[in-house]
Amino acid sequence: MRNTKNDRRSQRTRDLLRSALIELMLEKRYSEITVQDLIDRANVGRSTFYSHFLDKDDLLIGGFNTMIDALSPFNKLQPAAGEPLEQLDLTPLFSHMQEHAQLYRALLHGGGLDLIFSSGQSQLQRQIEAYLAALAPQPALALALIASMMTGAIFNLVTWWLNSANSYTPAQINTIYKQLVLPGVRGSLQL
Amino acid sequence: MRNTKNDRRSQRTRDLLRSALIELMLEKRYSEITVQDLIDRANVGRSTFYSHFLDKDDLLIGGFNTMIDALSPFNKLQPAAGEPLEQLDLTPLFSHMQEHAQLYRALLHGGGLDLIFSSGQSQLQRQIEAYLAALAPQPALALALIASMMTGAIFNLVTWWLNSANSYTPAQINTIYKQLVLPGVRGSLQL
DNA sequence: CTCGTTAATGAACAAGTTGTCCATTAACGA
DNA sequence: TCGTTAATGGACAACTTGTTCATTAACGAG
Repeated sequence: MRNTKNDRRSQRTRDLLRSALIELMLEKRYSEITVQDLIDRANVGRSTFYSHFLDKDDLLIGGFNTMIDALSPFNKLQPAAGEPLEQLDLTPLFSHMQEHAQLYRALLHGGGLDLIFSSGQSQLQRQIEAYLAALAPQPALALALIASMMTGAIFNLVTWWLNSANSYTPAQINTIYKQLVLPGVRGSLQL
Repeated sequence: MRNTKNDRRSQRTRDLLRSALIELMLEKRYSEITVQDLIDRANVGRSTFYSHFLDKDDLLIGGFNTMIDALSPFNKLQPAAGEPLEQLDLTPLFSHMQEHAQLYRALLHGGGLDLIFSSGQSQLQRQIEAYLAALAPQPALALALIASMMTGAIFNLVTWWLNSANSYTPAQINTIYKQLVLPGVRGSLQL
């Protein structure tokens, strides 16, 4: 049995195309990048591109999903019973983003976030909502709303972090996040 | 002296194209909409489109800037000296968004937010940052960061609001926003 | 190392899109 | 009323997209 995905040639092609996309997104907006640009930059045949990906969006989403998957240990987010809200630790998430800062920076610079919002952010949002549900029996506001706000704050915090001098560690970003967001959340959860 | 912009024909064409864009954004993603779609829907000649707008993005941004301009009374956001943080009132902003819910819903549904982020959000963010600067002599965190977080929260709150049953009034949304966001902000401003 | 399998290639393709140009027509408003 | 100005539509070259196919070359199981 031959494993298609493990073929060195396939991996090489995929890597070349993903790198090309990141490179190009640092140079111009995602919407302005054409398949032609990608295959030129990756030095890959046109038909090769289409045998790996459906289109440009598929390449972007696929590359991002790879990252998301790498984040699966983050599923340990769920709190123990009676655990205080302060226990929330997003450090693994921020560490992951720091490791792949190049990709996230490209996303922030080149746009293409609309596509990610539908997969990435909503997934994170669901996890946070589940976390809150486990803690709060009687929330004063809809959990979906609070989770949405918390996710948005993560997103904007990371934007600021990656665009600034980047001198903060993931643990520090985690502290800042909690300092800025948790007081309001605690009140709304009526803990 | 003839005023080009006031010519009924020009206004009619612009209105038709803007409406067509909103309609189409409720049907499919912004990136999938072509100039051809727009002029078909608006029933307008191809060359007419290009005599009014540079391209598709120009139409989107232009339409949005019109909204932003309508928001200029919001510039009274600046606080009086010594005014407490609780005085912050974003009700006019939320009212405006409710009035133009159709446009904002189209934006949320169809994507195209990347383009707006660069003009709309950054403007709001600057106003909030100036507001904070007038209040906080010794902030514990960079004001840009706090303002970014606050803007992101507004954005996500509105997303939730416009997608939900929409039963809340702008004043209620303003209250929810303050309840959720201000506690963390107050701590970080060291008031 | 061998050899059957499988990916990459590149060229060609129709169909669609983009932005521009221009002569003609018709609506506007001073 | 009449000169000005916007809309029209057709035509245009340049480019993009996604597909097909015969050919070449890299791969890896045995």
